[in-house]
Amino acid sequence: MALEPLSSREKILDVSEALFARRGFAGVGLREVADAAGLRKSSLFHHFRSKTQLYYEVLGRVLGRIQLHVAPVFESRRAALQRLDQLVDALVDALAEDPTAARLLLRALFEEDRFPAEPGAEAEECERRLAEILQGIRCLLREGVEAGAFHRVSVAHTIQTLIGAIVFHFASGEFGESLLGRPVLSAEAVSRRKQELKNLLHRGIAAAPA
Amino acid sequence: MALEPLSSREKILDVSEALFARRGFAGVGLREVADAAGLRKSSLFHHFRSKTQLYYEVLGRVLGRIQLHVAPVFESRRAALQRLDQLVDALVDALAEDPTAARLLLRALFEEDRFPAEPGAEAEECERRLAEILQGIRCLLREGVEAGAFHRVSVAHTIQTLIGAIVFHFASGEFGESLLGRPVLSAEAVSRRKQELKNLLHRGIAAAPA
DNA sequence: GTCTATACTACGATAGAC
DNA sequence: GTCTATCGTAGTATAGAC
Repeated sequence: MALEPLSSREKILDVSEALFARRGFAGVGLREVADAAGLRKSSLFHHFRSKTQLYYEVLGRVLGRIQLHVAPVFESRRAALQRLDQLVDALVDALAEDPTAARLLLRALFEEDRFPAEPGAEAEECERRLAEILQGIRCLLREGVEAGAFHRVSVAHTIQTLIGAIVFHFASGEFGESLLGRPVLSAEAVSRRKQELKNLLHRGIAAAPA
Repeated sequence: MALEPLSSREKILDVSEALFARRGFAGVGLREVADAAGLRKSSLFHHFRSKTQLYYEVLGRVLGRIQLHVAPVFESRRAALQRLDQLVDALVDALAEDPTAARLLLRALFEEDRFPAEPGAEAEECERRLAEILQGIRCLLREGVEAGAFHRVSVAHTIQTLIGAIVFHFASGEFGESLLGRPVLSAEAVSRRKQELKNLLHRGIAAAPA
């Protein structure tokens, strides 16, 4: 699939995603986006109302891909600890498959009053997708705690720890690479990350040793 | 101390720190810095060569404060697990005392090819300070593993997890607040964070229960 | 040490030809 | 759907009066 040439719209989204991930909303100029997409600046406005709308479409696309990965976990009927393992695998896979996703997501989670608030449907869509993902994680953890499968951890703090440990790691680029001695997105580093996280969680939050 | 009015230089550093933390390097204009400092734009250049140098001086100051907090931990002769607790307390205290530190630090850790590379002594000073902090953490973890006090975790991955779990949490602002139901920098949230982290680490990486 | 004034570039966005 | 041309603003940085 996708052998046919990309539409301009898709091309713009692709190059914007890479640029926004690297430099953030304010750090990217539409001139740069246009150059990378092989268009003129003004042509961008035929496809997107504004830079802000472009940003939210990019972010929404990334969140949608992450949803695709985690949705099966939230529908799973297995035991809490196994679902937590599935969640780690799904999140890591989602971020490892798309090199820009982690950075974009990290920015979305900790940056605020980002830019001229232009409400729009795209921003709300992002909020909705993010809220759905969080709600799934929250339920999973709460059920584990209430079933006695997990220690009585704070669900909110555990979510923060998971996000920090997963999203930051894969967003850390050169820094992470210099720590690990290999690119964070290399196959060995990705599978090692999963294992380290699952080990930590099994010992750290599972009430009974797995 | 510090009852006398701030020098212009200090005032600029203070307001820049707040602005860079919130919006990042590219998101802040010198006009905004000047207004907040009560000066004209061009006066900033009397104190700092360039925007880039200003940024690195701000970052260096933040890293220096963090070093002050963690230095005693690295000199401590106590057992590895106790030193890990000390480290968590020190990092959390450092980030909780300065509301802008976590965001500035998180940006420094995951953003790259930030802006026109202007080497300068200030950027090197930042690199040096960061490397010293990391080296201290690395030694602490390695000693714990080698002494058998910790499980055989990957030191590099554990550092990533610690950074993610601590720095991201305190950088998460409104997002974290909406999860926790209270500001991440509120006294209860800060002490709860320490406790949750130490619980996780005691169960998750300490080889023998404390 | 702060100011006014200015140079030059880039920004996001629009109008209208093709 | 892409282009050229342009608008108005703001960006970093410098020169030189006070």
